[in-house]
Amino acid sequence: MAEQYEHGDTTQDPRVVMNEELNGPQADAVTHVDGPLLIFAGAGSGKTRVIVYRIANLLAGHHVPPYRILAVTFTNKAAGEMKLRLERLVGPEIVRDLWVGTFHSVCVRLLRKHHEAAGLDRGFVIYDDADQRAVVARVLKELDLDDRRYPPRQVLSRIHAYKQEGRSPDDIDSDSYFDDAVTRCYRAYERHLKTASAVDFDDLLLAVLRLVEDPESLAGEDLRSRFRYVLVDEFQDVNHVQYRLVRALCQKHDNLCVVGDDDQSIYRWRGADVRVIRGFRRDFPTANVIKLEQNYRSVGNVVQAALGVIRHAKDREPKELWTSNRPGDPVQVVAADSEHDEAAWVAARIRELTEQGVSPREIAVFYRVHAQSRVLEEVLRSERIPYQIIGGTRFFERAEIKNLLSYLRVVVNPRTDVDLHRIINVPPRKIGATTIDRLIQVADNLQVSLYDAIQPLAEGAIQDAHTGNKPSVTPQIRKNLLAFRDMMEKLREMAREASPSQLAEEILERTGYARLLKEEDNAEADARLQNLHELLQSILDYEEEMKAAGEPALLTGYLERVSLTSDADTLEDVPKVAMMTIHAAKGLEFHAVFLTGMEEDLFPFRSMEPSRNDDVEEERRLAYVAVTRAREKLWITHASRRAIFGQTRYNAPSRFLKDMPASAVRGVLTPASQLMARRPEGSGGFGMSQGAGRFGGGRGDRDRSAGARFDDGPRLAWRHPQQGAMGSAGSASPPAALRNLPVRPPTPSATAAPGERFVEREPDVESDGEAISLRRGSRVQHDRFGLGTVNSIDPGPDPIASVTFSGWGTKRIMVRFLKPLEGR
DNA sequence: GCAGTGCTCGTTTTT
DNA sequence: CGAGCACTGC
Repeated sequence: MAEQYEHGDTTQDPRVVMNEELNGPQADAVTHVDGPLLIFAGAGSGKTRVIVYRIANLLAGHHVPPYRILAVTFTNKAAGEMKLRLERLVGPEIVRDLWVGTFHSVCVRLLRKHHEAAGLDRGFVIYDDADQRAVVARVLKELDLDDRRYPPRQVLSRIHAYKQEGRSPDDIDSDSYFDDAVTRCYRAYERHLKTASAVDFDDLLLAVLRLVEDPESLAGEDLRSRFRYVLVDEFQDVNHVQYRLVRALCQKHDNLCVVGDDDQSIYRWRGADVRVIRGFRRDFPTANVIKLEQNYRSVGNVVQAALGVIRHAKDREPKELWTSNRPGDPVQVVAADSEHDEAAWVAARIRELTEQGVSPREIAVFYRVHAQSRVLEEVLRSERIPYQIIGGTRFFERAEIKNLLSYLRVVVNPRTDVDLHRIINVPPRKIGATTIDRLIQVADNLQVSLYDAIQPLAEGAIQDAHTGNKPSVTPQIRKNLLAFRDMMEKLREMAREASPSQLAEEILERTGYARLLKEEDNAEADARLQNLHELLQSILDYEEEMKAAGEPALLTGYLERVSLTSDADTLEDVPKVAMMTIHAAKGLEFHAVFLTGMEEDLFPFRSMEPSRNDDVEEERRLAYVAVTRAREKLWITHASRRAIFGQTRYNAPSRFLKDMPASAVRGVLTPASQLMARRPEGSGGFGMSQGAGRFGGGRGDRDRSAGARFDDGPRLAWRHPQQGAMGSAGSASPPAALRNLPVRPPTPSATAAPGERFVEREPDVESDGEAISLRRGSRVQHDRFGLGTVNSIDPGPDPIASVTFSGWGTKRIMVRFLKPLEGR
């Protein structure tokens, strides 16, 4: 093999750059060449730089040909960024020959070479989530399964899970009726995809995996010897199939470098398995392990807050993030009254920042769930603060876009049933549900695609297998069906000559879809037309790009790209405040970050159904990810009352706040929250006068922070406005809105004795004016054991605290036997 | 065949 | 609260 590769005049020797810019572990990672390498890359530790330099080192220092190097990422964005930085380092000509891409795009590319060996049609289409659901819906009907008992979403997610584990329907031992039904669905689902010449995202990887793991296959042999160095980014996010794939791809040399951070593993719910990165050393006993622990991104206080949160995580690879950056401002923990109050506070701070000259693009607002964004949006809009929402409904998921794409896909591959189903009556051409049902019946009987069932149905030649009835159709309908098919045939013919964009325009014209929208003439139709124009433009862009690359602009190529990229609305480089979920924030960083909704039951999130046992550990890591996005300034807000999902909830501040070191954090009350706290009838017992609390003062900011301990939140939170104002004496019943919450209200007995109660995140609704807060770190007195410090509190009707007494050790004591001391 | 109404049920998301 | 969906009535 000719493994020497001449670069011509590559810019400068990367090694020169490296020595100046890399710290010790980074340099080790970069200069490592052969054998397995595991890199734990802490947040903000210069991971991308290491990856990029490492590749540059292989190229320049060891003359590895670029087409021998594979670097896989999870998102297009990560791949794009990697390419960009590589281009700057080694030049675009070389990067063009590197294999840098997502798991899926790399696999599609490999499948293009080996589609025959993989048993795939040349024009195969990729079914997205909606398409897959449609298949499941059809399968349920076919198997005569009740879609209330078997919600398509659930069934699909089970199928998905199986596929991500690499299990086929035959590998499943269904021990319940439900599982059995799911398995039958799975089998039928696979069959349908096959008849439709379609694959789902999992199939892309599975198909390659099957080839590469097949010792007999020639294609597999090609794949096994194709790459000499394999690198995987965000390795904590891989699932089993992905892991098997990369292992198989480098089984000949074990030159596998994986980079990840188990602390940032937040995608377990979609198949990622942290155990893979944790078990890497077991699978590759000779692996070098390097830890990148120096954080270059954030100021000290932010790092400390993040560390506080993640230190309490179970099962983590031991590592200690540190920074030599200055401490910066303390992280501010803001107690708001409601989500509106919270939003107003955020808007006010954003205004301050921008007035100080901070660019809006350097500011981000995070939330746990999209539902939180609406209120924030409303306030930002009314304050005329420019913002952009990242994520949410995606461009390619809009109906009109999907419709046009479905036309294009049917042109490429008429057997794609889901697409045919979507467009056969759009715009309306009098082919209604009944007719489509008949069409499906015929297709199922003949085991052919819907498209191929049109002719038999129109001819009325096929007897329904079960009833003996002719699923025939009226002459009118027959005409409609055939007209549709003829039109599609004409389009297919045209596709042989025309460019993708010409074809798309022809579709809009010929189908009357464009006219339909023009005639509707309302804002919504206008927006749809606009979107379609955008799609046309994106096709033109694609054609342009391919022309520049000297390759033919194929419709299949465009469709494939559309299927594998969704970032039509990722972070634009415009001066706008970015709003996104924390998941979407992973990998990003901002000068200033607002982390909103930091409340129990929202973050950590708790599902209404206990069936879905939530993973607090993953939520903790999510919190860690959120905090580590901030470079300079971080505000964390929580509201004592929040209307979300159609009901008002009264949530305590998040447990994660308690894990942040007091030295790095400062508590603050919003003005509205202060009002609530000062109201005589509502404040007396809130411990506001007890001096500086956990997040109070310390930095001489007087009144504002006095009593701003988030620990007070629960009581504020639990005080229903009306009830609080009345100073209810004995009723222990929480407000109606709270009854659904999985927290039990306290029994009166637990709170009877004045001055002996505590509240942590457990309610103490009726105890009114005299409640005194106990929390971790509180000093308490006990009749027998004397003075002690609270370690933790188990909430409940009769709360129990774990208290360490000097001379007695740690004891578990019912809180009502403890007397809190002034101060803390 | 289609529009309109009432119902349910809520994370997070890439490809 | 509001999206998405099933069902009903024309």
